[in-house]
Amino acid sequence: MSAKRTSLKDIAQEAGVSTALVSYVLNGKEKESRVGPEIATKIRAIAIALNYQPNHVAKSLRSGKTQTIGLIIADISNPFFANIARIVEDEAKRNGYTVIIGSSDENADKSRDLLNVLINRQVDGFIIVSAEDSAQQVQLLKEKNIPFVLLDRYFPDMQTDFVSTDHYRAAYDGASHLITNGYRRIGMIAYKSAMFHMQERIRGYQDALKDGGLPFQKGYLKKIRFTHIEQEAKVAIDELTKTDKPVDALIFATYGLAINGLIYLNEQKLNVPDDVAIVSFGQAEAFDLYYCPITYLKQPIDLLGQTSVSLLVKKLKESPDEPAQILMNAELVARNSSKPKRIHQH
Amino acid sequence: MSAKRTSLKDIAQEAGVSTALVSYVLNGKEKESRVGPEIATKIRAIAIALNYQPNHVAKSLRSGKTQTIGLIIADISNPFFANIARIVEDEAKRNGYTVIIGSSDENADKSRDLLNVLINRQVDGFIIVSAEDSAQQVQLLKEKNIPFVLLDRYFPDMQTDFVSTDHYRAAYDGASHLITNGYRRIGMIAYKSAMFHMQERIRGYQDALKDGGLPFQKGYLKKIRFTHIEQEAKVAIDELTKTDKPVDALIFATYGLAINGLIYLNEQKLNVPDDVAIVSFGQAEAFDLYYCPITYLKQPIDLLGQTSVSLLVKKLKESPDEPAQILMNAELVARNSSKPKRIHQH
DNA sequence: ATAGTCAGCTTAATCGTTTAAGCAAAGAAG
DNA sequence: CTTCTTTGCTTAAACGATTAAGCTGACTAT
Repeated sequence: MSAKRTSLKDIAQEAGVSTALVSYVLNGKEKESRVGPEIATKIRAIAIALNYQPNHVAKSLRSGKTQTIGLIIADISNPFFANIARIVEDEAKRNGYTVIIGSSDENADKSRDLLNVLINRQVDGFIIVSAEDSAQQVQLLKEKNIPFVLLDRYFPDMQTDFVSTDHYRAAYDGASHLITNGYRRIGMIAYKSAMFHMQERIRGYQDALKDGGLPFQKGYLKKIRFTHIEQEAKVAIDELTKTDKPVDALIFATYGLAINGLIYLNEQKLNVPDDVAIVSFGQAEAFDLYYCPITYLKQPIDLLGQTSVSLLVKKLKESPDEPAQILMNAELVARNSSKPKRIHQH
Repeated sequence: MSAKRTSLKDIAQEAGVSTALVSYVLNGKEKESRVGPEIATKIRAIAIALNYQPNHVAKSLRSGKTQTIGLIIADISNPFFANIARIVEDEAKRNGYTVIIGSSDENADKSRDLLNVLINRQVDGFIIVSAEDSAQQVQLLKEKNIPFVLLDRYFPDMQTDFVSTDHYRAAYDGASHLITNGYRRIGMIAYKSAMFHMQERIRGYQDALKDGGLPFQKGYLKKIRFTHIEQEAKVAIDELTKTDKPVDALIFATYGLAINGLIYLNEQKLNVPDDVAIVSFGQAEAFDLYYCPITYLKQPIDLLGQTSVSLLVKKLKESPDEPAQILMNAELVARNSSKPKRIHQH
């Protein structure tokens, strides 16, 4: 049996004083509370001798604050989110907070469950990468006055704090880059989703084409279901490549789409970039390791994570009334997968 | 301002009874506590009407149980751990537990900090992928009678619960596979580490060579520092390949080593598997996406994660005295990176 | 001498639950 | 008509911390 943890009471007993005094001393409130210097020293010594560690649960009950942040993401096993999670974890720790991570699988029901569980656990606030159809949940948080910051995705018609990449501009940059490098039949594979960030990526792609003098071809934009990536990605790529006017470049709107797509391109012996140039969202070792390193839109993950935490922490401390809305730019990292097109036969 | 959460007291007041009764009813203890059926029904109705959500913090304080598991891993942004984390998260949730994840960066000090923070947060138990030099910390947990299960790595001379891959056998299988496929100069790049799992991987490699009739060459085993992977991996590969007796196959003892190594092999225009065949530990999309899909030792991640959780949960409930020690086998997934050697000139 | 001030403590309420113990009324048993 | 049992509830302590309010004795000022 492990000896019971030492509590304020134990220290108080040992020092022959009340717990109140001990609490004052150990919280550095000796001045305001007029604690005698000798007894203060004695209390501190005993606390160290007994290896006192404050009971966080008791503190939380009393204060109503758990010093805990809930982080809701789509899936921790996706490298983008795993990286975000790591940054958030570190930054939160620096601020004295602990993080509880939950994966929503882009699913509104799971997301709701997670929020409820974490609300019952009395997390002080949330950082949320919102899932499809979760606008109402976010609205509810707002109404309940539960502090939160949206990360990476936001709802344009809702007044909330958020930290996000400028998805429109990222996609626009990606497509423009392909145009600059000589590609003319540029396709995009995206998710079938009403979420704003996905819409923005699509809009960016379309606008870049337009501004580049390329007519937008409906058939070059494929929207596939998140729940059926593997099958539908293949179909989409077949439809984009096995026609008389095949695409010469392809933008993957997410990391997951890219992985599935690239594997299928390999299977089909389609060469990157000679048959199809590639630009992708997301980022992971897989892109470096591909035989032809993949050009990608590098989101400022560190900054996104850090900013979201510091914003939330600030909100928890000061509860400012003006929501902070921060957009950051993705950086296009040009690699061989989108190098200037050369004319070739094969 | 959000209306205050409803507490037992609120329900009690509304129903005109004491909080004790409400507690009994809402915890399904009406029978044992002889609560009248009408009042029970009434209490339940009011609880629903007021949307009562129990305060988890208060419960925890009273019961001494937080229904929380601490998961200590090396780094959540490493896909192996991210996958583990996801499994653990899901499995824990099924058992009514919440998970707090902490990244130790394979660093004993950080690991100690994390443990302390989480102990103060009163987690009920730990699942730990132990870091270098953390044996003493684990010993301390044992002495303090804090329940934990070691995951993926364990200490052979310490009696603890653990769930791990049989690293020896995995490495043995990997090396044997290369021998079977005709490779004769098989190198290994491992971490310079005293950790048992790494020693076992090295031992498995050596024994397989011996049993395959190949003399173990000291120069073919490279140990590099975790803190300097990038530089030292390059040096190691140079030393293994740029000699008169270059290796014809290479085993990477971890995912991180493989990523760095493969990128460098690319840079050096060394072809897989014609110049060097590859077998690696770890697992991730990157291996599928490589121009020559990488043969890897697939650890039973799902089973590892699930078993560690159920073991811990069992321990928390029943505290059995016999530690459970479970070894699982990795599966060799053979791909082109280690296909039967063909004699060639280039 | 007497009130007032202040240093240095203690008391006790509080956060929201759980639960052992107790109490009162009604019914059963003798 | 007692006594015992059972039913249906309440009381209050406890978990470990925080903190407003109060108390005591010493010192100061008048």
